[in-house]
Amino acid sequence: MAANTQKKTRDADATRARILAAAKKEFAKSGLGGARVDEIADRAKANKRMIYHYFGNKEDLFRIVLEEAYTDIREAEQKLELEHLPAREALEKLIRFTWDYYLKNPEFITLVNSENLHKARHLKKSEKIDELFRRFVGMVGGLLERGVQEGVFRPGIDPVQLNITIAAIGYYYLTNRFTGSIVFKRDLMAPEALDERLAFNIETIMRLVCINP
Amino acid sequence: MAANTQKKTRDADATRARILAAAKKEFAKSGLGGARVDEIADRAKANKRMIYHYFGNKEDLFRIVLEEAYTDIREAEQKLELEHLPAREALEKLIRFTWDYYLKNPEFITLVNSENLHKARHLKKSEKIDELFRRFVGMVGGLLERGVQEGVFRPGIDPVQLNITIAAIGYYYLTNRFTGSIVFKRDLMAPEALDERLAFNIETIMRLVCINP
DNA sequence: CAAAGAAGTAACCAGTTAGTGCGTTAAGTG
DNA sequence: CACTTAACGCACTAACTGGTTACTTCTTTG
Repeated sequence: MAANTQKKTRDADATRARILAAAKKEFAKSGLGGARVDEIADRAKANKRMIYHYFGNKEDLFRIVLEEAYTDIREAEQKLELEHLPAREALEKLIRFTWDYYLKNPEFITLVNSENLHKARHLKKSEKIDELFRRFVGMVGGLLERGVQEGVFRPGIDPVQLNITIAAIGYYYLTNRFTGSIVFKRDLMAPEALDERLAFNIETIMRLVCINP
Repeated sequence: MAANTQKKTRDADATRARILAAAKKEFAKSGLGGARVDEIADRAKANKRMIYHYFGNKEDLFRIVLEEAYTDIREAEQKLELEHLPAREALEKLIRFTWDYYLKNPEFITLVNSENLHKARHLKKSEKIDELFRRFVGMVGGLLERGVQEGVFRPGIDPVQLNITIAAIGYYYLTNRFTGSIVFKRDLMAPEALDERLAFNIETIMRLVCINP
């Protein structure tokens, strides 16, 4: 039997994976400082000792969770294959993707927030991240150039600024949805509200980038 | 003597104020969960008992710090007196103000992030907030209407969406400056980078709102 | 000036938390 | 089957943390 599919009483990989999933939830819910190692162990139905066995300590566990989160979103982005679409459509697809991803993976936002509260000290130690983002920035840069050649995008737009802006208008809305709903006396998470926001975001970026928006 | 200005060995108001200032710093630095009451007491050069005497408990202290932070930014906004400017200039002034305020008061962003991590449960209990924001949303709504009448703004823009977007493009850049600087291999906090970002933000909003951007 | 009340302090407590020492049990291997 | 290796679990601890008790000192006021 090449791959063992039957449930084993002992399975290092499965335990490791359960711990990682539990850690992601707990860190996302409470932040690095607020997360409890015992809680992670309980959620993972693993013994706390195993966490230290596989991951060393709480901080290293957090770093690995974070690396995985970044890897996941970039992998999903790769699958969009924006190169095969006209620039304008590709840009809109990227905006929609970013929004949908944040919406379906709320832990991502909370993890990044937590990492920034700690001045990115875990990401600094990471070696996997560099490579990951080189490709990403390159992709958006290429998209912008292609749009200019097609005669639909304005020239001279900085891909980094555009990237940040596309992320910002979705990220901020979602990360601040709780205070926002109180402050603006509106349920920002109602389905219509979400649709409305996505439409507004597409309009914002299209007007910024396109010659004829 | 009506107002006592000389330094007293005992001064309830001064101690209260020192505790609040220290709490704001500590909460901003470490979040609600990571903040330490002992650390707040040390920073404030007050005895820990005083914190409980004046503020009840850690959560209430956080709520009051948060209320104060919101009050401060709204008060600063009021002083802009945007009503006395042409709509277009008023809008640009609002964008600049928002950016500058976040830049000069980084605790504000961190406090709001922390509150959202806790699903805004402190803000929900607050009674002072409602009034504060009614006026603010009204102001931006009025600005938009005025711009339409002046023939410079597009009609039909939702003031809440615009508000959120103006905040988002500054807030996201600054709150994620640590991971951003690594990911984009650029010092996002260099003076030129900050100027560049502000200019980009103004362009983004002007293209979104104005008829002739 | 004496009494009362408020400001301020030190020491402490009970519960919690990240991290470990050490023994047990299952899975692979010859 | 015996033996080694690695997964797993219990029970512990040293340090920490929010909150409190019991007390002292200063300021105000009748």
